[in-house]
Amino acid sequence: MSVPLIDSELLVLAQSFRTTLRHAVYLSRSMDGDGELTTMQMSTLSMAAEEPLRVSRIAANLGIRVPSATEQIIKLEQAGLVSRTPDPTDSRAVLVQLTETGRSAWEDAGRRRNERVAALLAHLDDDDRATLAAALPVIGKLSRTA
Amino acid sequence: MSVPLIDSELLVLAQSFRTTLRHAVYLSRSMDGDGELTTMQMSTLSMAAEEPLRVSRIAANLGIRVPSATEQIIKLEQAGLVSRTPDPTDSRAVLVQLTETGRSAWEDAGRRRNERVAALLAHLDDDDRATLAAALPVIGKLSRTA
DNA sequence: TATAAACTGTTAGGCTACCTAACTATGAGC
DNA sequence: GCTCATAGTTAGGTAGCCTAACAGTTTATA
Repeated sequence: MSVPLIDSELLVLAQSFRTTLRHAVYLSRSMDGDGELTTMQMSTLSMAAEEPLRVSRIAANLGIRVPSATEQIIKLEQAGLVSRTPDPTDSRAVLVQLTETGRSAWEDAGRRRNERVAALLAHLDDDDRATLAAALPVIGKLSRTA
Repeated sequence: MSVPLIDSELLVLAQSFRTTLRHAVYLSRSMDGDGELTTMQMSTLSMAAEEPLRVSRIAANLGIRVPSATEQIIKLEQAGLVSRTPDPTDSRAVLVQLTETGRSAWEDAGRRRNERVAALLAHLDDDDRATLAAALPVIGKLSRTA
């Protein structure tokens, strides 16, 4: 990095990236639609799918505050998709865990969403798909940086 | 299309793409932050920046309903960033247009956002940046399909 | 040309997801 | 044992979206 300020090529890329981010948000919203689980709910469930997780961890991962996460989690609990139990090692903390119902609802919804997205991707040619596939980890890297 | 069902490679890509979409939404939200113009407001302004635009066109472009667009536009008008005038060729319609204030506010905010995003992109190496740059139009294509 | 139908936008009312501030209960350090 | 920090919930508020109902304008039709 020999350049002291932000170089203009980077600014041009930033501009396009911003536009694309907007498209992505649009796409993401258009996936939600029906009476299904929302994207946020899906994310929450997928986190809790691997291992019991604290509310604060879930909030951090979703990029929201703890009270907002509590709210969402309570709804998922009322729907019977997750359980909340006190952490045995620290009874202030609460462990959120998928129920059986939650796991299958999550898997089903994931499958349906994948099919819808796949149908979209089917419109691309092979080159475009390869280009896209290559870029996904890069965007992941960026979101970890931010 | 000789394939009758959705092939499994496509499903795998769909899965990664969904994850990345979530990251993108996260990134997009993290850009908004302060007391600045929101992403949606920026989009609205950038549409109206080119030529006076009808409320219904703006709503369609943003992927929201007309009443929601009206709401946003009225706020922008109250902030002095856009003007609303009846369309001379059809007095049911309303043309939304940037004011001088609106244009400079939009340009300033755009610059600041570009700088922030550029700072993020500066963390990537050249290969990653090239990969990302190549993929942006593909995502644009997808959002037009959806 | 009068009348019905279609269209553009606003208003009204409601829902959801987020926020901050204040609180409860537990844990950790001196 | 008392204080301070930490994990989560509760309470109250805001912003952005929605549908339904409405007013005004244009277009089609009899």
